[in-house]
Amino acid sequence: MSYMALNEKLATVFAGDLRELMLISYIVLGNNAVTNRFIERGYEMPVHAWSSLYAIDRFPGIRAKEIRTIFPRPQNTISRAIGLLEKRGYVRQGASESDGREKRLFATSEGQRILAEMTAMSLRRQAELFAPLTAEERDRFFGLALKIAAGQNLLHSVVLGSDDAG
Amino acid sequence: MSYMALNEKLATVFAGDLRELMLISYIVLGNNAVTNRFIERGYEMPVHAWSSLYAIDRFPGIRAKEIRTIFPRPQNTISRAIGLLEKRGYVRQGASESDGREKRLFATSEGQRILAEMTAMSLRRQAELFAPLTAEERDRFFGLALKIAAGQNLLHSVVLGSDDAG
DNA sequence: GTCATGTCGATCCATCTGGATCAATCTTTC
DNA sequence: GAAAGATTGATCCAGATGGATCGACATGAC
Repeated sequence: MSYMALNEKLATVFAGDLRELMLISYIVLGNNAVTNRFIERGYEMPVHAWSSLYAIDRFPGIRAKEIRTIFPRPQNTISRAIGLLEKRGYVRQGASESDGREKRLFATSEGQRILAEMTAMSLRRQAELFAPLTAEERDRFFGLALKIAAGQNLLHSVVLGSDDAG
Repeated sequence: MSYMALNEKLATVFAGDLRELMLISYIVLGNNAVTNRFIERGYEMPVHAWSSLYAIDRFPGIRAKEIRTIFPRPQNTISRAIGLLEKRGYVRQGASESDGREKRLFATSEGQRILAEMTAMSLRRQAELFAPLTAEERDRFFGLALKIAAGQNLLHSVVLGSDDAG
């Protein structure tokens, strides 16, 4: 095993009962600390603003509530992110024809430009993060993670008694 | 592939260039939303307080700064979490004999009691989260994730130009 | 049409977060 | 032992977060 690159206490935690939760938390907390700082400093926006821009660019005309199905964040977080993107001129909204409550969202060309920059950087970060794995291992890891994501209890725990908010 | 349980937009994102980053973000954001709400509501403490308690119980006499190597969070976050745990009587500190600046931390019996409760719940949550995988797949997933965690660039990105803060 | 109920997205507010700074302590150098 | 520099952990403060609420609009029952 590749414990040697990790410090002693960390290796102990990753050998305990909660090793899986601890390990994925470690990876994501560590990665977020690095990535969020980069985005917040370089682009002066919260990470969720860039996530929302990504979704809007990828799915032109997407509604705010649909973004939540891609990035499981509270409703007000998405609302504020969109407000910021509009204020900066990265996103414009067209009113929905069928429902006056909905906002249909589109990236502006400036929004697309800045998103392309950030996406390019994210790709390099992704490559860096997964560099310890071979291409085959990456595929395998992705497939297994996909199974977890597709599980019914990721967003709605039975054992923790969660019900949806927002 | 098990895309069918995911909605159409999500499946599209998980087929794009940034699929790996998007997928692990999705899993962890989704899981955190559920778990954090449970801990914050049930125990009225931020998640990092329970993480710190876990570390202190597991490594009696640990110093505050060492907790950061297990849970990669900013220094002040850990400091506040420990303050809360002390105020609640879950943790006591003995002064270090060798260095007057250090706090050596120990869980009280009440701290151990409440931690045992939370750990039991976390174990059930872990089982729920990984239920879509077979035992063998879980092991394989864990091994691959461990390789990622042991990579040199998880906490210190070259491409994002990160340097350590805190 | 009216009223009750449901949904979409904005806003309020208490709390959390993290970068920066601070005081206290330790180490090194002379 | 005095001064400079490093390290530990607490605190400050501006900004982010998320649960709750609100207003606007939509739907359904009568």
